[in-house]
Amino acid sequence: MPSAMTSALPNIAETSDNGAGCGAPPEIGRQRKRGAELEDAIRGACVAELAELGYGNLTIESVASRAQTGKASIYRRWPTKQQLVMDSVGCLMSGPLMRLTDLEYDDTVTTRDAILDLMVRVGAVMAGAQGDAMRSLMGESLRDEDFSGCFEGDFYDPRKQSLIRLLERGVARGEVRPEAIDEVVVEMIAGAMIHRILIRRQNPTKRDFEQMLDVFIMPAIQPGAAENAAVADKPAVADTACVAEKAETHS
Amino acid sequence: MPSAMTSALPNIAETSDNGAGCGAPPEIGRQRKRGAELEDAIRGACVAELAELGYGNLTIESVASRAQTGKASIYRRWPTKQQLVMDSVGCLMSGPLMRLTDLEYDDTVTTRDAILDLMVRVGAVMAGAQGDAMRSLMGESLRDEDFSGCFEGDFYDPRKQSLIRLLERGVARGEVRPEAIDEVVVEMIAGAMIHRILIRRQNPTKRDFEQMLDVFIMPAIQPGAAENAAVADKPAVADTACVAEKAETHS
DNA sequence: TCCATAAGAAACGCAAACGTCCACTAGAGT
DNA sequence: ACTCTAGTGGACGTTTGCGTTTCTTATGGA
Repeated sequence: MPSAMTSALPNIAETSDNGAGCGAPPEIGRQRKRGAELEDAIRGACVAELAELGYGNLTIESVASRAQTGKASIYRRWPTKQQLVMDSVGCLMSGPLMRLTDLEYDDTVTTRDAILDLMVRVGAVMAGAQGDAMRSLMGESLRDEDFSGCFEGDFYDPRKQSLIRLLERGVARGEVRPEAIDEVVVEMIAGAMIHRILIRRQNPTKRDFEQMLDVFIMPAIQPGAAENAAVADKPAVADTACVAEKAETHS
Repeated sequence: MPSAMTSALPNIAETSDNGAGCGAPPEIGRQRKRGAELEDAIRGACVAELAELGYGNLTIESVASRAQTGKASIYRRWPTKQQLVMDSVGCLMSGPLMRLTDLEYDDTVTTRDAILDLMVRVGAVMAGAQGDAMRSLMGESLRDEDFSGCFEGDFYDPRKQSLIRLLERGVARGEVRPEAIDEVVVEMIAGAMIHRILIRRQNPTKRDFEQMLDVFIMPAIQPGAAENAAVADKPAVADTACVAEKAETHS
């Protein structure tokens, strides 16, 4: 399990984890779940309720009902709704999404194809109920430090590191210019995906990812793009004050 | 007011509307607001509560208290919380954000600078409390058709049209290749902004916008980018099925 | 088989918010 | 000044969900 996955481009179905919980399916023949099995069921129910109802409409009662358990069993383990939700979503991030940080590719795979593969895999996870659950927390994460820490530290940063690693690999292979090891590359890639999902409410196809990558990203990061390199040396315009600061000055 | 604003690059402070409501400030010396003045105060309070508390925690009582009015006055005009919120946010979109669709630039302004100006202006609005209010509806809009219609039709589409117009202008000036009149350009630009604000919880600076534009966007859309043009002709790979469909097949 | 305890169902008291109603008053118009 | 009515503050009955408690029972381990 901790061994890295080395591959050309593996069949994408292998990495699509369908269980909402973190563990085994329920035992057959028993009326009650206990211990870890119950916790898994509760977390799975929580994620499902999040996906369907959003954070604001999720209640401990609805989670308990869905998990076919009592509220007291939930309160015995998680003192607040927020902690239940954070733990449940944390299992997502340490489960199906975390596996996507372990991908490695053999020498036959170009950097472009490796980045594309990662995009497609992350997109597949985000397209499902698990992605719905995470999206439902987006508003909360803007107002609550615990949630926002979860989003940035547990979700964004590992994905960022994966992509940075691919860029570094690309530099070593001569496919990426060294200055392209920059967070803004990650943001351009992730941003378009997020935008498609959140604002357009569509799931990007692989063809979409290819277009984004081949039209905008690869030309910008590949070696020898003379115009691009010159851009980094552009002198700062005098009017470079932070826009938000200006807007708030006038509030 | 309906006249288009023709400008070089006007002072950005002019387009920063600080009032959360849609009309005049409250009259001095009166104990009670009536009519349109009261409605403006209610809408402003609603937007402020949205920004601070989010949709889920917003109550009619809290809006009434903040607007210094009674619940009955709110219910006389808006039958549900959702309708109050949609109306209040709708005033945002027909106010400060809608003005950003009317910008025109004289011949001295390059397409790059016009796009940059638009990005900076939209970014300034999104950086404030009004942006907070809209962001708080993001989760709801994924689950509710009325909200999502609001987001896409009233927020996204006008912004898209503005950018498409700038691209068309660029084509006429020979600064943009004709195939770049494509929604994905809008998505790349808007996506990076959204990502910075939502996931990173930072407000993009003008310098950020310049980098996104000059490193990724302009090189991809300007004429004569031979690699870029060739990309559009890339044959579809056999494995082009929609990723989300595959993921759900395995659910 | 026995025992300890976690789990489930139901009930409970409480708080908050909803949506409505009522009596009084401020404000606009004549 | 008078009249009409929109607006305000408070009260009201209801609903919902929270967090807790209690009693019974299923389950795992010895």
